[in-house]
Amino acid sequence: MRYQKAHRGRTREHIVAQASGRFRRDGLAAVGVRQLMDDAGLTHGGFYGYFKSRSTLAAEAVAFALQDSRDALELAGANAERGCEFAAVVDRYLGTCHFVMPEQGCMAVALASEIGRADDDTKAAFRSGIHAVIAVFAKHLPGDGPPEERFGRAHAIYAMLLGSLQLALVTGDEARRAEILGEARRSALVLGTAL
Amino acid sequence: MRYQKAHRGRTREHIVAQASGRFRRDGLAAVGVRQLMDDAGLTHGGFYGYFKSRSTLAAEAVAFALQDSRDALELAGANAERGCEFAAVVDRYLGTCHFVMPEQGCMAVALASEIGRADDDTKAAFRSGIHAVIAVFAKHLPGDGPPEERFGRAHAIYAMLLGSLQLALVTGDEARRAEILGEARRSALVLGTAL
DNA sequence: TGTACATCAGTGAACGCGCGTTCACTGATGTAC
DNA sequence: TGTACATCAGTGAACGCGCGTTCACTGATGTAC
Repeated sequence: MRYQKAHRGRTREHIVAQASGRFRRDGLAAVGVRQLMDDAGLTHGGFYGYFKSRSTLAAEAVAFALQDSRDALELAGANAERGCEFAAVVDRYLGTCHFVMPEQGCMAVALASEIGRADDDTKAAFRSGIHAVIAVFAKHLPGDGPPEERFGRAHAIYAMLLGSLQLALVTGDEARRAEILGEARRSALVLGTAL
Repeated sequence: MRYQKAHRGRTREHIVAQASGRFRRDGLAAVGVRQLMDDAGLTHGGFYGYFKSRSTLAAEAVAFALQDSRDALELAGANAERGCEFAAVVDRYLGTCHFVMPEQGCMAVALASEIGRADDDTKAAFRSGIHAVIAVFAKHLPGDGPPEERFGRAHAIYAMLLGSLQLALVTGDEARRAEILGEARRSALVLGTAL
């Protein structure tokens, strides 16, 4: 072994991590292989030594980003005071600064409408990633209905936060954004407790 | 006048209408000028006789599509039985077949995440179009709070329907889609009456 | 009514450019002696 | 410890292609006589 055993693996993961940020910032369609490799500090030619195609990386980057979001929400729920877990998860989600650092925001906010037109692998990665994200909301939902019912309600709440963030992103006005997110938070709590 | 006075105007509107469908089907970034003109039954060269640039058309197509959605929702509200207006608007929105005919669906569902990265004119067209759409929801919202409060709540409800449709679009499974839309409907009514 | 003409909506070749992908290569690295 | 070597992570030129845009043109049309 000329290079340390982990070298290739680390480089690959680095490319995926950087790509997950770049895709969140600029969208799936608008980013080229050259840019992606540039972000990772490499040249474009090496790309196909790591990935079968551009869309293979896209699928992995989507999975990576959603795993990241899930972990952050899980942590927020675990660190919250007893009884405030659900609100803490909602606040963590809405508090992630999608406006100034979209590359650290939620992949779904950045790509939801594009994913529906992506290839099957990317769609599958998105579906399973988003399922895990919504499961965190469901887990902390107050009330004692059956799990399916809780997941369904969590799904609607998550959809609302997602849609609100997307609509807020289109607005340049800071105050208007705060209003949108405030109403999203209030409505999430209404839906969470009206189960 | 060699051509009838209205000829140019009608052709232009036809291009915009076709484009609004194509963008909803394939996204903003993925459609080229050749495709857009082909859809209108013309060749690409004529494009710049009608529009300053591709993105000028994009902005107009966004405005056109949202106006269309607004009119459809307005109609659904007007035709509903007394007391059922809000539910009728929600059902009209969720009932538009985004799955088999995305080109007739809501522009926001198809493009929400892409719009945030579009140029200012397109964003502005989207903002004002979506404001008019949400206003229809707000108008029919039960309860008697002040207008701002009703608009805020309508915004959250609309965001939920939007997000739910986007998430449903990623799922290939028909039954799962029905579940998602069912829960979205239920949650919309909860939010509508809990004002 | 028939013909010559001016208009201009629409055509399609061409431009420079960046895309995804391939491939022959380079040169830093760890190994063997 | 020093040198010659094999490996392979990473490089960058090149490919065919479709993009947005420009522009010289064509030919169907309504008008003028």
